[in-house]
Formats: sequence, structure tokens, C-alpha cells
Amino acid sequence: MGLSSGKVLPDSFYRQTKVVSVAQQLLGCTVHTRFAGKYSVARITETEAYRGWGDAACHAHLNRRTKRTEVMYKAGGVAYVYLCYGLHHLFNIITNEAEKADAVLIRAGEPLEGIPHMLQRRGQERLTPKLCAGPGNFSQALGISKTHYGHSLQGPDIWLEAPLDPFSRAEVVHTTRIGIDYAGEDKHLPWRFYPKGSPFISKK
DNA sequence: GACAAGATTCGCT
DNA sequence: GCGAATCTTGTCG
Repeated sequence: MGLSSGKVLPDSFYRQTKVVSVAQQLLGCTVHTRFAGKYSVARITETEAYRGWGDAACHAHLNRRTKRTEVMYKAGGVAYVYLCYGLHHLFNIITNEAEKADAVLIRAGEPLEGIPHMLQRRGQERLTPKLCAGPGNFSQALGISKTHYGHSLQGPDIWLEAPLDPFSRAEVVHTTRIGIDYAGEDKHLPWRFYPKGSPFISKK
């Protein structure tokens, strides 16, 4: 299984009821993908929390239920991937119990393994901190796309593992989420998290 | 069936 | 800093 020997995060981890806490705990965890014989790993360096209840930025706020958001109402531990601006696949992790439409958006990561595959999928030649920085770039580098909508995070194609060296709480920056001006007052919620000083970040 | 808008990114000014 | 690229989804008729 390569360098990372962390434990696969169990469904019970994702089913915790506080999505904002889960978003912070996910920092430092590794995302693993394996398809078409290509194995890739990235360490999560930036997350945002979206809550189904009381958060106007969430696609499923006010119990909005559509074909796209249906998967958000499943019990935690599945992937929610959707297409944004017609070209970017954004990777989210569903949390909480069934009928609680909470999710964590993975916004950036640090490439660890399968870097040649990531470079190829991103159409780049050299490794830079930008390879997995930004939700669209992160998904593209790991090969995650809409075809993974609703997939379990227990594998076999996508799974997460606990960090061997978690970021300490004091090093984590809390700030506002990006690209959600439509959310009114809720756009001010400090639900975006990243380790202080990390170069693998979408924006400061 | 038509239409507006979006949890973004990249290149150009 | 600004705007185009690009297409699925949700909403309305």
C-alpha cells in the first residue's frame, strides 16, 4: 500500500454529527485513489464545511432535495462530486447521519504518491505546490470525477486514511469560505480551514 | 423545452 | 484585476 500506513477512516468517523469539527479533523488525512491501474495519494491541506441546516451556502440548505443533492442525505462516508462552471469536478465528503445533509469540500492537498499520474492528468510537466491546490485542481489531479458520485469512501477506488502526523490545532487557520457570495450573511462563517503557512493552499 | 447561474481556473492586460 | 471557457442542474413556462 505504499508509504502511507495510516488506518482507513471508518464510516463512524464520517458519521460524527459536527461537520465543522470533521472538516478540521480531515486536515492532514490522506486521500487515496486507484483506478485504471493508477494509484495516487494526496494529503489534505484545505477544507471547507457545508451544513445542510442553517447554512445558505450549502446546496441542500432548507432541506432542499434534488437529484443532485440526494446523495447528501445519505449517511456519512460517501463522495459527493459535482460539476461546477461546466468544467471543474468538485470533491466533497458527506458527513453526519442519514437525512442530515452535511458535507466537507476538499479544496487542496499536498501530492505524495503517484505524482507522474497527477502531472499527466493535470497536463503539467513539473511538480509545483499548485498541482493539487484548488478544488478543481485537486479532483483533476487525483482523477476524481462525476462518475464517483455516491461512491463509498471504504474503497475500492477512493478511500481516506488517518494522518500519521496530524496538524496541531494551534496551527490551523480558521477563515471564511470562498466563492459563496450568494449565501448572504452565512458567507461570513469561519468554516474554511488550513494549516498555517502551508504552500499547498488555493488562496490566502 | 428554454434559460440563467454556478462551492473555478487560467491567460491576458 | 478582469473576463472567457463550458455544461449540468434547477426553475419556470
